Amino acid sequence: MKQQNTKQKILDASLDFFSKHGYSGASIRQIAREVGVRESAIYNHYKSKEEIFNSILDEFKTRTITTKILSDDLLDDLVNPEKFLKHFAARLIDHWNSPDERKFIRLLLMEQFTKIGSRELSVTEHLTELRSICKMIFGEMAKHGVIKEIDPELLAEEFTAQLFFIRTELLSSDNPEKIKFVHEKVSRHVEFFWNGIKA
Amino acid sequence: MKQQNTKQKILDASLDFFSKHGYSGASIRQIAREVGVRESAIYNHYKSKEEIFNSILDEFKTRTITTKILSDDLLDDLVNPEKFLKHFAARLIDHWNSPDERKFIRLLLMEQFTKIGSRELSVTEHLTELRSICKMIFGEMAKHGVIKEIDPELLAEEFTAQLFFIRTELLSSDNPEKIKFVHEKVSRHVEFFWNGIKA
DNA sequence: AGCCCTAATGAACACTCGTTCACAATATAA
DNA sequence: TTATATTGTGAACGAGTGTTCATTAGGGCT
Repeated sequence: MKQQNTKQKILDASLDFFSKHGYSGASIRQIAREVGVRESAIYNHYKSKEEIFNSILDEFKTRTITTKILSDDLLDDLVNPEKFLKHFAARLIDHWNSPDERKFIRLLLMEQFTKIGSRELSVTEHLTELRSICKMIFGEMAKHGVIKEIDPELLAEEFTAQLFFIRTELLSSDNPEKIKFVHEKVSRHVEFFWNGIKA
Repeated sequence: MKQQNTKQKILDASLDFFSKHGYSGASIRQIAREVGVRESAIYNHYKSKEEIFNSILDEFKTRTITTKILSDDLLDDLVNPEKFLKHFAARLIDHWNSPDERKFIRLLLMEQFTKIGSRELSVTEHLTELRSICKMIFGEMAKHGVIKEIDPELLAEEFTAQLFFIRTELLSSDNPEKIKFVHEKVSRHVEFFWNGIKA
């Protein structure tokens, strides 16, 4: 019958159900129904429910945000650091607002403490790349003397924690108005943050 | 046989299992075994699993932090605002580090998006009281001219978001060394925050 | 003493769960 | 076209799920 299609459909449907009901709350039969197949067919592609879960984790672990967030046109804004930070944050929020990212972060928040998730899921680890990007940015800003002399690592943590917190507010509803509200909040955060660190 | 004891034991055991495996991952039989009773006895005290869950929510909803955090001896520190904020934050972290609070916030993070939790569980709502306390504090500080003129509500959000984020790092392990590490992190956060807002 | 009421029991209910298996249908390669 | 490997089906498995119920045990009351 159909081929590679089904395997990806299983992954998509699983991420959807896992993020809605949690790992143990989602069932193979629900997933199979969503894919349009009997539950036994699932096991032609994955040998267990846990393997599906781990495959989702693997997929998101290899994803990178740097190329998506730090495009050339954005780096041009570096001459105006506040404007740069605002664009940077806005782009990050938009990225986090994509359906897959929303589902994954829900899964991350839900399963990070359970037996199945605690081996590989951690918010801190998930933010590692973002933090190192920010650390680099603030390091450069400090080098050019546009901000006060503050440990770039601390700056990165302060900057990203608030963004991540705002992000969780995005997750509660699918209301499209919400994203405007979130962007305004992010904008205020960047302004406050910038006023606290500018030289 | 025994009386009121069992009802509270059910609540305690349920919070423990819910916070470890999630609502759907925890079973009535596990809970009953932990309490030391057969599963059918549970239904003499609660009419369903969902009612146990709601009872837990009710208990934590009526809890108040103001009296625990804002004691008189702490308010004496208000003459030194930075010192006050450090003590305030440290006391908050200690409160959040208590076993019950740790379990509840895990439950909150896990179930906030599921069908069972989405009706009553929200991080934002859970932080409402803390935010209003902070808003009041920063409002007073602004009135006395010890900090810059910034919207107290924004200050409250910026201050608490980082604390809440640090809190989640507390949840991952029961390592008692962790709490020292967290306190150092909180201390640095308060210093950074204070330097950004002081007049 | 007897009575009531709460609480605990153990068996059973009707499901749902993840997973397996023999088998059939299809797509691909020869 | 035939052979083969892949992907699907339907039924079944043992175990676990939340919940109900008739029955029993025990403490507090008159």
